Amino acid sequence: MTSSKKVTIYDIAKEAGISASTVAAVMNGSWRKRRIGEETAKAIQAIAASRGYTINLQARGLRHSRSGLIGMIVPMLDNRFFSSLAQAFEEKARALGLYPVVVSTLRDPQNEHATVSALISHNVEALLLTGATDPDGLSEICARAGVRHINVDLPGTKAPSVISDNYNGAKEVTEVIVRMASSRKERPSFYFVGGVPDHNTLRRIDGFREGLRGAGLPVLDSHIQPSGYDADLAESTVREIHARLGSLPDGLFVNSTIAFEGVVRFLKTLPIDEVRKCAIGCFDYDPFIELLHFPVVMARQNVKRLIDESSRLLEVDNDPAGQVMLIPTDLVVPNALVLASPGMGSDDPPLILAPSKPSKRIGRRKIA
Amino acid sequence: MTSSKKVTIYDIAKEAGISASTVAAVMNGSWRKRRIGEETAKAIQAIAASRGYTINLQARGLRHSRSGLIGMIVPMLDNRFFSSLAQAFEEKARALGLYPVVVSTLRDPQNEHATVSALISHNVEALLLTGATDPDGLSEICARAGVRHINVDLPGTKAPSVISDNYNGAKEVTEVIVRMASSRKERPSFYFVGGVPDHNTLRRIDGFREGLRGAGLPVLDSHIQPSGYDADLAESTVREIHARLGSLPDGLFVNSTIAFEGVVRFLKTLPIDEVRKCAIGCFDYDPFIELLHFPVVMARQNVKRLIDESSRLLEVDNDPAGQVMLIPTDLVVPNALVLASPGMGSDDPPLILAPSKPSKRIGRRKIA
DNA sequence: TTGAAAGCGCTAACAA
DNA sequence: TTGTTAGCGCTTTCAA
Repeated sequence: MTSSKKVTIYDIAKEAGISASTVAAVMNGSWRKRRIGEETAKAIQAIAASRGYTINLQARGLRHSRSGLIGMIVPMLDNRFFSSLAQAFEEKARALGLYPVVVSTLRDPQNEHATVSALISHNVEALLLTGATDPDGLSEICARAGVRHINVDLPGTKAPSVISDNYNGAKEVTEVIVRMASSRKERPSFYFVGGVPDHNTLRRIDGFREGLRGAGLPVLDSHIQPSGYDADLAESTVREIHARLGSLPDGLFVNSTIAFEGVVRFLKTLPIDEVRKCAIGCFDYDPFIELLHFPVVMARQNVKRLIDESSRLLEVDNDPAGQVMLIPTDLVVPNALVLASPGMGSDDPPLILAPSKPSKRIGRRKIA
Repeated sequence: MTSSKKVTIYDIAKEAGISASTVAAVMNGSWRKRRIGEETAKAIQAIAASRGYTINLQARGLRHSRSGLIGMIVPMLDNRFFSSLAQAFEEKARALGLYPVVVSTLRDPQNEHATVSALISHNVEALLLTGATDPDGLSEICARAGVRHINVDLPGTKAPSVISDNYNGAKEVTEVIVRMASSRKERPSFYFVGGVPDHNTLRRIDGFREGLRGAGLPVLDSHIQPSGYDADLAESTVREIHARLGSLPDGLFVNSTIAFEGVVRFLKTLPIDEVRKCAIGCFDYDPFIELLHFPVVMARQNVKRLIDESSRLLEVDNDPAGQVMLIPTDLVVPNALVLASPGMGSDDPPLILAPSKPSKRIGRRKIA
């Protein structure tokens, strides 16, 4: 509206016939304690409002050597888990009086480095490194710049890490699907599908194995197929398993909702009765998965606590680098199963599923 | 590692026994054309690397009066549509050589104002205002600061707007569900559920009405219930409709995936055969909705084009403010229906659904 | 109660 | 080929 150039304190000072430092004090709220006259302040505020003044935070940041920004990198934004993390991060940042900047890196190490450097160049005051493929490399960069940072979701060794308890989450899911399958068959066999063999997937595989072992079931390496975080790959993996066995396995552990999407695409091609004979679990949560026509047991990550603990660790100074904090997941068991217990799954669940009360969420144990 | 204080060009200049401006030229890549010696440059780069120098973009931005930032506000991040927009925006921003800053406002007008002001204070070079509740108020703020901006998803009158073609998207979905329902019943009756009566929902209602009218069906105001963007409300709305009618309506148009979640929760309490007698459509898309055990027709918003066109409009100068650009949606029709045509839905779809080829996506018409 | 002045780190003439 | 210098807009002593 006014000029295209931005209004500065000098413009206002000139118009008010007063010095720039006085204007500055009024504009940043420090004028009371600088004992600037009530009317002077009012006048300046009026001019500022009429000219549409906005403070230049780059200048202020330069002067202060602090930006008021807090950064977060995530592999991608268009993902239920990471976007929830981002949302929780934003709210936390604001509560801390900081301005959140969230950027995605597409799981590309180069991109991660460039993004972290860029964020540091913008003088962020702290950094959350989420799902980084090279957390320690990034820690290096941050350390040189003296920037506080926390690894989230995937751990590193050079900074504190806050991650989900993948092991126990996977174990719990496995235990439930084992019970489901065991009620149908003497020695059921299970498959693990999806994910890349990073830290999280490896821990989940460990949990899966332990869940089977605890039930006295054998664990076959050939049944563990981390075919990637990709729906198409998961789909063809399950299709192949089905082709090989001539039917679905007795139980299936799907590692991530994105892989689950592919799995469901294949399952839809099968008669519903066959699908319901397979006990299915999924690491991570999607509300629509609860609403499918067959029951799925899920381990839901606790996004809010991941962020809360990260922010807490940012505050404290004296954390031994490399500390890993595990946040328990919530076990989500479909109503159909809850209602059918005890003796879970002793019958095929009814085609008319349970009333629409929310699914049961169990498991709160803190393993830190 | 080194000191906690950040390394500046002066530190490097001192260590190299050379002037700061030379260091600056080397650090920002302009040294070739400033004809700085190859070995000088090499030496400086070596020192910079060893000391972990990172350029201070606040200082550079202050000097240039430009920040290299581009901002976007969204109602929330943890939403499939908005997070996809954010992801597409990021990629576009980088392609433009700008650094993306995405912030959520939780559909709160105050928050929107504060956030836009904050972004302007950080000297963003352009702004995408997504789903703003008060686009024109925000335009005002931007205009005063001389900041280019575009309304996305919800239109305003003081800046160009790029939004989905809600009217035609809704009309197309309605037409398909009308055909489905008409094959079962002479004069089917339809309900519209979910959303708040903002511009988008109103246009979708118009499209819904037109879809019915085109088939010679009556349009009853009492059948249109924009019960909010909330799963629980949508659930109880549909439950009430069901209770009142003693059955599901012949067709149901659900306005948003979040409302759809609530609707499915209720539908799960019904026998599958009853659900399959209801022709169901949904504005907007979720991959898991495609995978439910009953067919759903969806209008999928074209996130990429929304962003592409927004960025294009940011470039050009001479756009009459208030121009609204409509981006067509893609009609997503489940395979079960595609395979059953012609005479869509003439029989109840088979319980074993179609093979896992991706659903058909039709509708590309550009209505600008 | 207010003003003058130095400087945050970087850039870009202009000098040398 | 390199150095000097004057700011970008703001904050903050110190002086008036």
